[in-house]
Amino acid sequence: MFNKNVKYFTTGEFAKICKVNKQTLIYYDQIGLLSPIMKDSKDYRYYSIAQYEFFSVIELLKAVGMSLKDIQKYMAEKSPENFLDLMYQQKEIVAKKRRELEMIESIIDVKIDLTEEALHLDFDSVTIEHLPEATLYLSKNIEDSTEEQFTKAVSDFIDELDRSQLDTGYPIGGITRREQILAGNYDNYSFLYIEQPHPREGQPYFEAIEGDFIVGYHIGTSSTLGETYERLFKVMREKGFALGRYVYEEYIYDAVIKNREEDYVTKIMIEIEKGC
Amino acid sequence: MFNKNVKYFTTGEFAKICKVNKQTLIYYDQIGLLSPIMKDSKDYRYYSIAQYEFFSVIELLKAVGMSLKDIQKYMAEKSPENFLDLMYQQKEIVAKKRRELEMIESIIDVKIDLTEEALHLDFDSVTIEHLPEATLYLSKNIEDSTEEQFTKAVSDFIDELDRSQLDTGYPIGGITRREQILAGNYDNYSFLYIEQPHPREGQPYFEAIEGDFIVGYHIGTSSTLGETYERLFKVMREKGFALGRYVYEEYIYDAVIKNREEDYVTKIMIEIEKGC
DNA sequence: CTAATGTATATAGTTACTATATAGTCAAGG
DNA sequence: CCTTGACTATATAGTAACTATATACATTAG
Repeated sequence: MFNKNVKYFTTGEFAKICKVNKQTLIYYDQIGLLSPIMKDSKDYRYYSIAQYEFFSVIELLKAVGMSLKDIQKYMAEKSPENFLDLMYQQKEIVAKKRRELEMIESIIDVKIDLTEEALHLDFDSVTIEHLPEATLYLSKNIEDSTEEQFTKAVSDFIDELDRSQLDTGYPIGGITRREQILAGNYDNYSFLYIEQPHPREGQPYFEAIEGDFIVGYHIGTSSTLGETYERLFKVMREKGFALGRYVYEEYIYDAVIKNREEDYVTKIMIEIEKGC
Repeated sequence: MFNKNVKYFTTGEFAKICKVNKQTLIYYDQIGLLSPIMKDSKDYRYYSIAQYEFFSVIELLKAVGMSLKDIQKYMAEKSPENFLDLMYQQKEIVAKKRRELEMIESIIDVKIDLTEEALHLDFDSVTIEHLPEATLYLSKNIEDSTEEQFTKAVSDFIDELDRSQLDTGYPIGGITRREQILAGNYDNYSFLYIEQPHPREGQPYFEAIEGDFIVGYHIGTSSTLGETYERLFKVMREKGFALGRYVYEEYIYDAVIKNREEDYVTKIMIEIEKGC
């Protein structure tokens, strides 16, 4: 609708309309992506307002992540059919990106909730809590695995979280079986887990937990984990509870939030059997 | 939960877990963003599985658009409070990006619809159509404006579309008043417009149109626009219709889809008054 | 024991700008 | 007419975040 194509814009004026750096237009001219409609004897560039539409499509395609080269390639063989193809392709790509951002948004929300909660925690406290039903995604069984096997299992688990979009922002935790705990083996996990607040149908390896727990916190590296367990067991015995089937461990503060390993905080949830 | 921190990964192994190029890890080491937990006498790098958590937060922050420098700055002064602040900031940024992508998605949908429609059009046809109510966002009045003023108005209009997120993907059209058309001035627009399929409350300059139109198409530059108008007027007279208040023009194919100006297609909608 | 594969460093290339240095151009005021 | 300030141009270098390549040394599998 720009028949009044008479007035030309200098590079600076056109840059202002397009809201980009003047150098960017010169660069686009150099690579042949968008050249001014006219150059005068002094090599001054002159753009027409009609070229703005062209520019704004470049911006659109850039915004969906196309490289200038690919944009240029399309521009070289323009046709309604090619444009339509391009738009259908980009529609999918943009939808995928949007879904990724939505996932990131929910991960951020989880991180905020967890950190807010952590800030109000008393890490010296030992409490008895009834934990509501929660769905966990479990790794395969890793009890008594060699370092090699453990490492492999962890990296497989991480791969699976990636592949199946199961990274919810919750920390990765470890589940230890009652028998290992009784034997004093606090680092012989049976499973790794990650909480799934919105579990999806058809996924295997999900398990719903619910029950009574002694909840306490361990500050520092795993070398002193035994002392913390002793502290928790003492409370358990005092209250007359027996050790349940599993113990759950997860980081509250880790390398992401604390610089020194001695400041890491681990949450320990010991399943208990009341009054028996 | 990675107490079994015994097995170390070489750069290549760790790169596979992180799903990045080995060189990227070397680069992160060089800039001090993520250095291996250990280097041996041969300067071989060794990473622990615990460093993956660190890496994955870097990935998250990168995904929301943070620069490595800013990530590094945060990592230098880690604390629960700083982490929380960061997450709150990023939450907003990500939400904004998501909304931008949603806008792009709807623009792409509009472009697809318009192009699909255009592919099935017969540009030689002249039809009489009742156009349903549609909301248009109008520029300020630009009738009888100088080139200078016209240019300014166009760039103001574009600015406003940007600022108020009114770019719906529909083409920018021009509205010409009946009197100008009768005088043979086909390029003296009174307003520019852009269709708003989902108009928002509280925006000024919106106008709902609805009525009977003669719809035809002009192929080529504006220099031959007169001939096309004559063709349309002939049909109008034959059918015994009178020229209504306004004529609407918009591009069907422009520089975005066609290379040569002679292939551009303009849709012309002439408002008519039936049987009077 | 060799070949293949792995590691390291150093350096150059990539994309899409962005900044800077130098020189020429233009319009307004004195 | 001249100067001043704001513009234009080109050429070159810098930037971020990798990525690729060349060269040399190390490890491992057959």
